Amino acid sequence: MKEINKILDVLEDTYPDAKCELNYTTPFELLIATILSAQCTDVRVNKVTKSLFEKYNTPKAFANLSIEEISEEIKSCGLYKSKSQKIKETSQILLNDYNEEVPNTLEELIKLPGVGRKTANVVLSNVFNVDAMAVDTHVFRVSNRIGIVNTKTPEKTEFELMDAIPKIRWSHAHHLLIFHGRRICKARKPECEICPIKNDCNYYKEGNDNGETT
DNA sequence: AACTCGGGGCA
DNA sequence: TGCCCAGAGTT
Repeated sequence: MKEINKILDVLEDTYPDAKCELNYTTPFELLIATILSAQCTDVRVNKVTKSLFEKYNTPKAFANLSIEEISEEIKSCGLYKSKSQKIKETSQILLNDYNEEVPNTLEELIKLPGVGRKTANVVLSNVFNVDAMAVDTHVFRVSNRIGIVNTKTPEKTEFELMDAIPKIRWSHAHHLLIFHGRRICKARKPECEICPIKNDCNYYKEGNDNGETT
């Protein structure tokens, strides 16, 4: 068993400002922003939502927009056809069945169109203080490279990380691993030589610092 | 497990 | 020009 907590300590020193970088003021805004963040950088999501949420920021407002209108607003986030339809459908469900409130359980969230396990856990951990671990591609890749988990699916990674990390650190660990995945432990051409945790990393020890992905 | 959605930033 | 981005849904 690797000393995950020591690794997290180093990452905390490396990324003192690690946090959710999506801009939002309500649970519903975070839900929409996270749906938009699929295959899209947070910078671009924030660029879209800044003006978008000034005009619409409730389920009722989005439910009353046409898919074409939503598409036009979110086009620069990419994948806009599927995202706009899912946003409209989710908004209608929240309006009709949830009194315009975002549900606070994984089971309910994951049923919403456009909301998968990762998005649901982001909402739970960031706005409802539910103990959850969101596993995206960065968390999955970095965790497996270091060797703190060795799993085939994000869901298994989620459970292994929650088992290995104290509950109090789950939320922050998620952001630390994302920051590390974006800055240094990149999918392509990771910068292992400047990595602060390379001596604790299986990927580096095995000499895989040559641009290959795991 | 493999495939599709997708505009825009960057090399 | 080609590659890639805080995933989800379908086959």
